[in-house]
Amino acid sequence: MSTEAAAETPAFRYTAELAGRIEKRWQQYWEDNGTFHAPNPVGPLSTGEPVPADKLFVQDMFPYPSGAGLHVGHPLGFIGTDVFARYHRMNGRNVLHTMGFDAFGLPAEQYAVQTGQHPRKTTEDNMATYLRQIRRLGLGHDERRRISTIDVEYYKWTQWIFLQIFNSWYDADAGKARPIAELEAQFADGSRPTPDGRPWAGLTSAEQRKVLNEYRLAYLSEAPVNWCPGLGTVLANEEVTADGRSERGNFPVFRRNLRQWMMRITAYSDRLIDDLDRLDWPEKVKAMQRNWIGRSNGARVRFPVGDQEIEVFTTRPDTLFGATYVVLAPEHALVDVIATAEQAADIAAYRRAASLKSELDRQENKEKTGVFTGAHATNPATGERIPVYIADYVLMGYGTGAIMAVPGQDQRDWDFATAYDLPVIRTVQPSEGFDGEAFTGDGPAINSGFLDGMGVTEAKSTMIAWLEEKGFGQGTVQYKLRDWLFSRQRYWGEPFPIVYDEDGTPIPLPEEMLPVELPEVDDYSPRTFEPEDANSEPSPPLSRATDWTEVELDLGEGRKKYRRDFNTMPNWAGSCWYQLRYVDPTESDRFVNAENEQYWLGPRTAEHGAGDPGGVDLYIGGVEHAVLHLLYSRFWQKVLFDLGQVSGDEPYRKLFNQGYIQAYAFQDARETYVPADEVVEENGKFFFNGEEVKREYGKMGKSLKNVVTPDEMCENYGADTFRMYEMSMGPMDVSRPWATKDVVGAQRFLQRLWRNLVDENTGELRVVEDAAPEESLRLLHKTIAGVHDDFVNLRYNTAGAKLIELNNHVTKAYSATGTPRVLAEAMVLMLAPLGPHVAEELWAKLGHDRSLAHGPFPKADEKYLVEDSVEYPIQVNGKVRARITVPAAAGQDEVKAAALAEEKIAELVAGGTPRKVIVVPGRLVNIVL
RNA sequence: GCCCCCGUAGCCCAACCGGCAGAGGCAGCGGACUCAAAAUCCGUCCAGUGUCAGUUCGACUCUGACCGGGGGCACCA
Repeated sequence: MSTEAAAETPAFRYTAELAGRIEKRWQQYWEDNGTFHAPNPVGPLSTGEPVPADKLFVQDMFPYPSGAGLHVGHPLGFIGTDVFARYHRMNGRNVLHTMGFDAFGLPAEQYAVQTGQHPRKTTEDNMATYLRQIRRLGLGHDERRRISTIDVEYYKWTQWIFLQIFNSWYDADAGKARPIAELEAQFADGSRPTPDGRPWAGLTSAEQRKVLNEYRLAYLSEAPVNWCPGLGTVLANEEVTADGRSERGNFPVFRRNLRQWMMRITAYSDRLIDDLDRLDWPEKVKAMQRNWIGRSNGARVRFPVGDQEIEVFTTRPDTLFGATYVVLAPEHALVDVIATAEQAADIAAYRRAASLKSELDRQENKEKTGVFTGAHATNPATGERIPVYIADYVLMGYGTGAIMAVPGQDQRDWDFATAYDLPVIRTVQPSEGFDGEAFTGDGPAINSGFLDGMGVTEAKSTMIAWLEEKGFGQGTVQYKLRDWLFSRQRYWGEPFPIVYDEDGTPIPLPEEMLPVELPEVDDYSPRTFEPEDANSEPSPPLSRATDWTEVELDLGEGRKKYRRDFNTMPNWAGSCWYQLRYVDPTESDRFVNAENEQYWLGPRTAEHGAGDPGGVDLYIGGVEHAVLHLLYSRFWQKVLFDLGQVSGDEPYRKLFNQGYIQAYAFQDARETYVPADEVVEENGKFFFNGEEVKREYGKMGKSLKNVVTPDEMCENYGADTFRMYEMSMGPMDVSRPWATKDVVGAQRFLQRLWRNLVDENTGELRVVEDAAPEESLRLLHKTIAGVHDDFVNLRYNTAGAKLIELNNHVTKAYSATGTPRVLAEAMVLMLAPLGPHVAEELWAKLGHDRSLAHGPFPKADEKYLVEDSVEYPIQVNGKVRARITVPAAAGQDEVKAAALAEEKIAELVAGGTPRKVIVVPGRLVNIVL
């Protein structure tokens, strides 16, 4: 661009450069005036004045401040929440919207390992970059409420919540968590017997501790865990992929017995499932949680084996008469007890082979294998002796680790029975023409004694009643959900507020000893191993900080030596409760002040109905957290609720999953990615430097050479244009491809709107005080009504389209004369949630000396929404043949008469009588001949 | 293999409870301005809704089957 050409651009045209100046100025104004400060009812963030009853808490999923910075996909949700927040703020609600950082985590630690730079330094640098980038977008955050999980003041309370959980047990009778002291009281007064029957007072304090530890919601377990040598840490089930690898880094994961912290999330299985019904969440996410918790109803049945018993779990107790053998998981404890000597060698070999198989092998190879134990069990229904096998298609970790095999009704059992030549007895009559193997459908029971003729449902309940009466078993509910593995062998996480005495008994630190700060160390890395080295032992970095791990404390027994916990909490801990801290980030006596918590997060039955669980009013984020974060967070909230610490039992009332912005990437002949912005399209083919390249569609990423950053968009178009474009690409929940060339459409719109209000050459206002004609007012009020509806329902794309439509009308009607003020002001206000900076600028130019952030927002006037006449299309046999205009007040008969009187229609009907005439009021007329 | 979501113009997307397929944007085309080009402005072309059936006076919308794309689960008894 030559300097001459630049000089021709009118001085007051809304260019990227002018937009940039306006944006910086308003960002400064908002900051200086605390425009987005949301007052709390009480405490340091209250103004002393009463707060409006009408509040709104909008939250984005906690970002992790990665070193790569943002690409244009990241802010989609952030802008979405901002538009929503701004719209509601303008409509008079007290809106809490802020953003902090989920700042503990692996990348900073890995970077620290490579460079020796402290993870805190890396993380803080990244946060600074991140804040600069989001500030440039004009997000209306209450900056006083920014928090970061690595702040000592924050993780002090994360540790405090851990102690709350540790100091609780789940009272199944009451259906809720209670303080462990209440359990201790029950033991002490004898209302609950101790495990071995001795009086409580007769136990040593170490023994008492051991007993209580069995009940705690946070407990140490020696159970098999997911050990990932490649990462040097253990992982939660949720962090392991279906093919037995780590979600992060894709390393193999092995089952190992290790002493680790667990959270008793399984105690909440039913509530976590049932309360989903009270949440305004996408069905998809609810389904994923239900599936993950995996509740199934069935029965436990005991099969006698000599003087022993094998207990199995089945969802099909109705098929008991068809159980022709029993299978134990290879690891099952009874195997050694019941197996005969002759089989011992085969069993040992099979078990060895099974233990060497990775999860992946087990899944890939679905051929059924197993070994006979030599033992026989008795089928309690038939009294028959049936063989007992071990086989690795039965998993130790689910149910009782043992099954009754009913090959007639279960395909897996059928496969095994076929391979080992075991008998098959059908107990459900297959449907007519069934030619499959196992029949899993419904049908009348056969070969089943007293069940014969019953359908599956009736047979199930009848069998359960019979089992319970005879003492062979009982109905039960089984879950897939397991307890949450809660420790990691990492440096960059929250230390546990726990020390161990000389016996290795965990002892909680008292509240006044919090926070337990992370020590400085020389080496941030856990020892990692060959990814395949299943026998390696975790060696956390904190174990080497000996002057920290070994402490002398007075915990009520005088000064004694204790050892700290070497582990840190998983990344999820900090994000389990951050909505509570956003509410009261500066409260120092409590994790959140109760009154503030109730105001922002408490249930509001008047507004949301009787079952309202409370929680954040709108929570936006990606669907990738459907099971991990969202399940953990709900669990913590419920524990805190049970303990009376918070007023609502769900953290997020309404959840919305935004779609992803995706992008095209291009590979040349050597499958190397080439810079996407230098690829040109010709006749549907793509070329880079004249060479044809292959196009693929997917993520945006550095290695794919297709990253577009919000910074360059703001630089080239301005933040308002960028926001406008992102919001108009489609509905919030749909993924779509990024197209930089389309951004100019949003820019043109803002430019036109600006030009309708401001003289591009002089900068003077081009607004007239004349009244607007009725036609314009009708369109205006229709737009206002539509835009309200769109903003409330997160349909920003259609809200934007309506504003463009109105602006196009204004351009056409008033570009010669100047825009009537009533139109100009309404347009600016309606634009404000989407393009806040330019709207503020225009609002000020229109003579207002206060920011429009708190309104007003235009209200639609009903009288312009009702039309006095309506145009009806007239269909004949479903095809539009003519149009008539009738008064809006016309009744159906009048419309019908007018339609039949219409010239073309009269011709088509031609004297005959229509079979039927359908008049849809306000819509159309259809004449059926 | 099972479950869920989505297929509308060259592209991104509208169409509310079954009622005129098009609101908006990009690209294209024509024009205005310009010595010319860019920018800007004005105008305009373009699909019958993935396919096949069904229900209906009427289907993008409801039902069934199939095709294509995306996601979740996957030896959970």
